[in-house]
Amino acid sequence: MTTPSPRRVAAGAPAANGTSKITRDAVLAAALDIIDAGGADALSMRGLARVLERDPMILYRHAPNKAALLDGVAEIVLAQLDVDASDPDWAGQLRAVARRFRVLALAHPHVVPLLVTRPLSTPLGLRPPGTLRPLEDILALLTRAGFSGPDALHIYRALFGFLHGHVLNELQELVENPDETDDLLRLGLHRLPIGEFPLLRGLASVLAHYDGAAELERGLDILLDGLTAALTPQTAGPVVGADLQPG
Amino acid sequence: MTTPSPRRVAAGAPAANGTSKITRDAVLAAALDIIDAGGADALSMRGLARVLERDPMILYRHAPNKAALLDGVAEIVLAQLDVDASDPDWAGQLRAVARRFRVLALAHPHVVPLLVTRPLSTPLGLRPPGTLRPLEDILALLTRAGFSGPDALHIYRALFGFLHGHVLNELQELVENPDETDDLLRLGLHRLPIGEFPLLRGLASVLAHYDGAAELERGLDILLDGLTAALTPQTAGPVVGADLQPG
DNA sequence: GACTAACGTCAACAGCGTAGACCTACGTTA
DNA sequence: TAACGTAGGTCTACGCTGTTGACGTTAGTC
Repeated sequence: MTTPSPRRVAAGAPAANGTSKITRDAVLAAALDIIDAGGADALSMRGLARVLERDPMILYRHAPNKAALLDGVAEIVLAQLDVDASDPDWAGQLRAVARRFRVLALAHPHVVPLLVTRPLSTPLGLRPPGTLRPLEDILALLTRAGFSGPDALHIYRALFGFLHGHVLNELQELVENPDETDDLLRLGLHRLPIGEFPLLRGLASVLAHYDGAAELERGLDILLDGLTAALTPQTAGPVVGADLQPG
Repeated sequence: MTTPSPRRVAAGAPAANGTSKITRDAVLAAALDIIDAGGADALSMRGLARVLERDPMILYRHAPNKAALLDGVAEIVLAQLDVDASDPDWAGQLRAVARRFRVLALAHPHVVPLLVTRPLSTPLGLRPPGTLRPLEDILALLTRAGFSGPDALHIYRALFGFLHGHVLNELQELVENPDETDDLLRLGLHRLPIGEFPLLRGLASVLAHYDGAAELERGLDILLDGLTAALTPQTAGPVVGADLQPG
């Protein structure tokens, strides 16, 4: 079919490729764009290469396979989550982190499935370091605040478990037909068997007016109150050890 | 599997297919087996057909496409989650539902990504009804307990947000090398840059001994306490109002 | 007997991830 | 200067994927 083009590619002519070298970051950034636009399913190695104007196989110089590339996309997004480990108000800082996480998730909704799902396939130590950075930083924040290692870990887990759950909730609120004014129709709820889901149908308007930010704050109130009630920092001086005394 | 009605296969040779008709449930059950064994990536239409000993194209008589099939798998798993809407102790029932959900998730870990992720692609009204059953039932439970519709919805969201987050947390606890006795090595944590993740490395043994059931209970304590403190049912005797006759 | 609807089959298409071989350019060392 | 190792880039090819559309077969209803 396609005649094999002569392989001369003279001196300066960049052939099919656009310019010069390409970095891992450039690859991941392009991959992120594709996923932002069309979801993870829309990402193919060949399509990505097309965007980069490169041969598909260069990608394998920057990632061992497609899965690693997806991990990388999750990494560069999560790496944008800043944690101020030196904040003396640990609860306030966690709240701030939570808000930032939500904003990040809303900015990249199609990445959220990767964020919550990729870690299931990879043991902790093999994850991209960028993914672990927030964890380490939050452990630092909490141990500085006087919590023991295990308690700090518990708090981290509680927070991110809640955060993942919340963000998944919030992103579910999609609308079938945004132009429709009637809430029942907007959500497609009219398709449900009428007799079987009376309560759900009755809540159409409530479902249609979900306030994610408020919901997040309410959840954080409960969570942080509950955590402070259950666990108290040792309130000793600045804890440096990081050694764990499981007790 | 046993098919009750003989369905007259006689005369013509059954060609490549094994026996007689095939049902949507059989298709989904086989798909679930494949996913349980190898994750969602292991499911291909052709592979599924091979297991069923049928032509790949029959699958399209039972589902419009592969995505719908994945939705169906999520549905048959979630449909196993029973909710007793008539339980007078709403908090106790929610706790029981939470425990059952956890057990279900641990029984089908590879389905969890589908459970938390598929709804992001589908507006409420278009989801398989089996997926919405627990929601409707919990709304029934809570309105019977005296909560308003919006409050009931809020509680449902808080519970399932927490549940999804918890289960994702728990399933992350995988181990790189199960035979290794040293916790650091088991989790692959030794690969982390030594200077950058001191706290995380120090918590290796705590990470290696995660007790999911206990963690769930602790979270439920906080959540249910917080919810009861923030919201109170109208306490107007046994509430019947929200019964199955909507106007 | 005619018609309809569902069920089953087949071949084909366009696209996929990636192994393997190869070529080129460059920094280092002999 | 020559030789070499290495990284980047390119090309081909393999086996697989989801899905279309056309075609045949069967069962049930008028």
